[in-house]
Amino acid sequence: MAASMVRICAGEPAVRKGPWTLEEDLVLVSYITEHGEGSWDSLARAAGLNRNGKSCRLRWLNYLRPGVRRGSITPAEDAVIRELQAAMGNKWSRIAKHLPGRTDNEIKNYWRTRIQKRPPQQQQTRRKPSTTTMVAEAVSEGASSSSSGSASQDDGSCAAAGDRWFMQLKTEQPAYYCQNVAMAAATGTIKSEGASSALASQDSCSAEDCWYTQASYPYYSQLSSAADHLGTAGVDASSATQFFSSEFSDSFWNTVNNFWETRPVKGAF
DNA sequence: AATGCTTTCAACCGCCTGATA
DNA sequence: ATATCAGGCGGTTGAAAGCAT
Repeated sequence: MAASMVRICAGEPAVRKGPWTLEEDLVLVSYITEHGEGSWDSLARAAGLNRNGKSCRLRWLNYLRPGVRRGSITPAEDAVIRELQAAMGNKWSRIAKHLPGRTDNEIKNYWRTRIQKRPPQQQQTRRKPSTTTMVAEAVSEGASSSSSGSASQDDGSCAAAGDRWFMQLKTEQPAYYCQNVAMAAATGTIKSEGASSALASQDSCSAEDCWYTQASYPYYSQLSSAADHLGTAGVDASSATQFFSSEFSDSFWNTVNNFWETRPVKGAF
């Protein structure tokens, strides 16, 4: 849907509604990183967001806030949700307090779509996740998968495919390419063998497997221009690290860290 | 391949509550 | 005591994507 605009009355500026754009996310994250949460209506105005305070609060609490954990509900979490829902009823915010990183909205959706509407044996058959969801699939699986999941199927052909994917990414999704480089540099995974090998061993092996889109990662425009720079300058660990530390602020790294902590894992679906 | 149905989930709506003047 | 307002919460909607026919 194209983001709709609601005109309050003639002569007043329209307030944006509908899906949040990357730019709006960045404005909100940057503002809150600098000034903190609270007073949402005034925050929205002060940040220059053409959104109402409730919308900003919802976006922050449910999707942008550090530590928000998305992706598949684990069996253990499922059991907790069932138990607490039986005990408390639809007190989603209270239930969410027992599931660190989960939001009331997510639990509510999970309950309605996975538990309430279906008998247990019918569950699963997931569709491809939405953009926002793919940003975050898998804290539960992520820690182990990011170190061993793809790597377990990795071999020479995968590395070669990784190289192709990586080069394709550079032209087709420059910001994501750049973010791979940035994070690899920051975490020291670019070693003498170069960025592509590091990435091939830790991530998807083909462009088809890459679900990331522009809307799914932060600082897209900055990363795009940085990708242009690195594309011409070449990439090695020290120059990439130096470049990104000089080019981006702490809030950038906070956002990127959060993104990568919850990034999707190949094979999760 | 085209079409309609189903599922998922991001986001909005409206009510409730608590703080404050 | 009460009016007002902002924030929190639960219910609902609608778009997008998968699935079935």
